[in-house]
Amino acid sequence: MALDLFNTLSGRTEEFTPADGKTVRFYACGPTVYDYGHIGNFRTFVAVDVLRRYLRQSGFRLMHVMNITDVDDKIIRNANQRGIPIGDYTKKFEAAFLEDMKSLGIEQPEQLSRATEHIPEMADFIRKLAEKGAAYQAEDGSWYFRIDKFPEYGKLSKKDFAGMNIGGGGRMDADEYDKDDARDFALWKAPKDGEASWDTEIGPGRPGWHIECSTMAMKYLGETLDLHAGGEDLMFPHHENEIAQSESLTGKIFARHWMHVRFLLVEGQKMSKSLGNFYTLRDLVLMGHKPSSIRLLLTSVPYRKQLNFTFDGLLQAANSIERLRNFKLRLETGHWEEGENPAVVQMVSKAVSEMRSSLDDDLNTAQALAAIFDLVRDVNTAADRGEVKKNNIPALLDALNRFDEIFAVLVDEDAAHVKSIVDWAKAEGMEEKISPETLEIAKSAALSDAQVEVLVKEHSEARKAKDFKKSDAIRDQLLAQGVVLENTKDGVRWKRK
RNA sequence: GGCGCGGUAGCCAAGUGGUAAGGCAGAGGUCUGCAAAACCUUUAUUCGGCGGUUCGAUUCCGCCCCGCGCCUCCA
Repeated sequence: MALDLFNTLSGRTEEFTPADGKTVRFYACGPTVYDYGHIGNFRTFVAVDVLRRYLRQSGFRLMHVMNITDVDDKIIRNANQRGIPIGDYTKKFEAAFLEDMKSLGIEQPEQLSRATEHIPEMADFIRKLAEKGAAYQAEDGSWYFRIDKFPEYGKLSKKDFAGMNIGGGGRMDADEYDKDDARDFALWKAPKDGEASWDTEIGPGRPGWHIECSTMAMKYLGETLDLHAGGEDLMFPHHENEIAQSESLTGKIFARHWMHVRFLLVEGQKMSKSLGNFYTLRDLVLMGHKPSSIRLLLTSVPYRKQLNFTFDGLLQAANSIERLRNFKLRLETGHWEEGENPAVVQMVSKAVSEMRSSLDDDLNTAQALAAIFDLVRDVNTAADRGEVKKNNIPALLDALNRFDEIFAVLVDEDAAHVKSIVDWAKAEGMEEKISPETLEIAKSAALSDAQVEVLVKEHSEARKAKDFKKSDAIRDQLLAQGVVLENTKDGVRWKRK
């Protein structure tokens, strides 16, 4: 079995393997750190996270590079408004972004690379392009890429530019009036008053948008990447331009495989500030939603399908996670008879192989999820009949672990993450935005697992001694701190609210 | 206008030329010192509409209706 992935470049689903058979060298377009990340951003990053997690589970090593775009028009504008250097401005949002990634269980790539830390490399890249005749400098000092020199332009987004007069309608940027061809794009922007600028071998100024990705991707991954990923909007012009400049420079294929994640809808409509359905991760957490619910909702629809992100869906995801976590708790805390039931062994291997074959099919996360829920139901039924035995448990937990290596929602770290967002909101003077539900979730962050375990043990002992007054008191005390204690026929167990 | 995607039960959704996964909600039941919870069962004669191909279509083709995306440095 192998991973079949849709490749935007070929327009087909193809078996994906790294060129060297061992290490997947890939690049994913990261955030422009001018504001807090919104759920649309995170759909893409979660999708890439699922890919990287699955590749690793499939035995590959990973070399994953993600850029942090820390210089662009919006950043310059916003930093200027505040009268601070762009570095001071972006630092805050970069940190917030990385924290949000952690909340959502998105692993950090092996290499994060900031645009502003690769200025000389970019200048060098542009100089070499100029030497090959693929770049030229305009009168104001800006550099442009000469599309004319790259006949394959449009091969990724399947656009045919022959005879087209792009920008002929008069929509050309005012400050790009001296391009030779309307399709040519900026590699380097000449300095302007009040804008960050660097002195380089090709003159002063700042990088255009596309050059950073080509430069940094090649620096860390070599001239040909195994895969390049990003949101669907980046296909054109961003990725098309990356291909043009990179392949013009090296004469080699820039990326063998391209993956694009589809945009999501919010309550059935495109997310936009004007529609009032624009949400950052932090907005949702402050409204009382757990990061794990958000992650599950984001992964529950395959990455190439439009995902309708709704509040009802968020509730549904939260309940689904409850079911999965309860199942795991049942396995961990239940009393099981000695022995091993081959029927259960069978269920486990079926679930794991179905999960994997679903993911092999262009990362069909919806189907993979179904395989796990089938296991949950079948094993619960068997357990109710006393047909799950002690020696079945390790394999069951291992299967759940395999599942969670990809989906990352079973280990409950919501309280701590929500707590830190609550703290952030307070520090930003946004107390009134914190919902009571959010505070409820954050509460239990004050108690460590070990602290809870001690109280749970006391409760159980009191209960065994039929000292219900004491046991109930402990249960109430825990509840007040955001921990739910339950006595079931399989034993006592607890979880965070 | 060009290119592309989708319309499946109350909601979210997978899928296939051979008769509809999974989740949530709802309904019924089991268990329980109390509390809470958990678990099980059940829920589409039907896959936007109309034609066509076929022994057979939700799945293929045509037309229509509806929603959405890209073509503007928005993931």
